[in-house]
Amino acid sequence: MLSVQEQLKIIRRGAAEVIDEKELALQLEKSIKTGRPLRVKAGFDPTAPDLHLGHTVLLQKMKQFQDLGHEVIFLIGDFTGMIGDPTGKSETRKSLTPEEVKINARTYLEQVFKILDKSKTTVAYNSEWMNKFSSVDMIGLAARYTVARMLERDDFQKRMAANLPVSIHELMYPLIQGYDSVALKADVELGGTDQKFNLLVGRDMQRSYELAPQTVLTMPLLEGTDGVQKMSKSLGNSIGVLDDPSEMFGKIMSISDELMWRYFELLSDIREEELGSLKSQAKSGELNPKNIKVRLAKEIVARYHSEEASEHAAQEFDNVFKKKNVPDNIPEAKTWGGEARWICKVLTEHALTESTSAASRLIKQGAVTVNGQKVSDKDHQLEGNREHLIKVGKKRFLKITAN
RNA sequence: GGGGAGGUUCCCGAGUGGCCAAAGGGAACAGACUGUAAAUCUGUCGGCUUCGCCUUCGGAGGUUCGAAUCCUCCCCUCCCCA
Repeated sequence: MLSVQEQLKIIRRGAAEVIDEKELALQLEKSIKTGRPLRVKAGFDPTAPDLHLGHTVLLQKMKQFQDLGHEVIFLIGDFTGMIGDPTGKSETRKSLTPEEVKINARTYLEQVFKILDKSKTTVAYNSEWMNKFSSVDMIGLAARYTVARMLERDDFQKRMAANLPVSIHELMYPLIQGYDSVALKADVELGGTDQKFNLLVGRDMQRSYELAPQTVLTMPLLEGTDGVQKMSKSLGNSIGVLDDPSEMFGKIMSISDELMWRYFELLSDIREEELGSLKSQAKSGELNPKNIKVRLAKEIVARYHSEEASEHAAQEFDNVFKKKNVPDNIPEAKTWGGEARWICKVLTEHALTESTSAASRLIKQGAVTVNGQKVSDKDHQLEGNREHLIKVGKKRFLKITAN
């Protein structure tokens, strides 16, 4: 086992905040002395069935704890998921049904073990203890915190200031999350910076139940591809761990030059000195930012797929967007028969466009080509029983095969 | 329980009888440019074989030649008072 200082260095890396670092050092010291690993908890709402790079920031930190020999508890908030975490939301979340929660949790776990070591991970569900909670228990829990303290919370403040609704059940969320730490006797809890309030309630709850308060470690939130809001599937700015290599590569290439550095810091394994040198080379114009971004994209794609897949995605990207060629794998459809058909209808049927109206607009904008020829007439007819290679915009393709 | 404000197209948000498929911004998409699906500029942004027609402004009715706009009831949210 590594020394306290060595462990602290690893734990601190990339973290936004550690509350409290001195306590953590004492915990580590005790752990080394007794040989008992720390119980490290991180909770996840089973709301997003698809894991994205934003989640991996936290998961990688959990992996580091595992590698240090500590016990990592992956807590699935199947009970709290039915409430919906009010964190960072400007409106009440809609509650999930038990069935939805169950399906989401399963897909979640499958993906998590791409990062975490399955054999070293304890998986827990908070319904295990929460379903046994009686109404009396619940009231007892609620009695341990005050309305004023709960309303200090930024999200609630903002919503109330904006005259938006805050439901009473949302006030229960932090209490229950805090109680999870009591039930699990957590020594450390990890979460995003947006979780700080909830994590701190955990400390209060543990004290209230006469347990030693957990150490709280927060990780920065990764911005989505828009560079503004945090990565989230529902905002449509996420890069999924399960995205196929080309898509993942392309999405990373689409982030702004500025955001690229943030991704390097939070996602890449690059050494700090090297990152510094890349930055200065970009600034001096020695290196083209595009090529630096390619490097980032390659690294990340390789992590979730393979070196070969990553290399191939990079080539494909150049091929399609630089040389404007057709990618390798494009959707194919069979021709429909002999008669000629209206192109807008065909595009819509094959989901290249949302509607015939949209299709005819795109044609007007010069975005549609058939066999390399730009289509300029929105009433254009496609001949039947012939092969057509249709391109809409830069990235939508369809090959219609002849019989 | 009493009083007041509000619910508009993916989101925010104008619009208070026809000039409204509905301003403006954001997102998205397209074109140009480029170093990329960065940045920037320009354009598009309900549907329909489409110079016309159809469906939208919380829900259901009603008034009117004509309603997002007026009336009635209902649902939902917020604020103040109790």
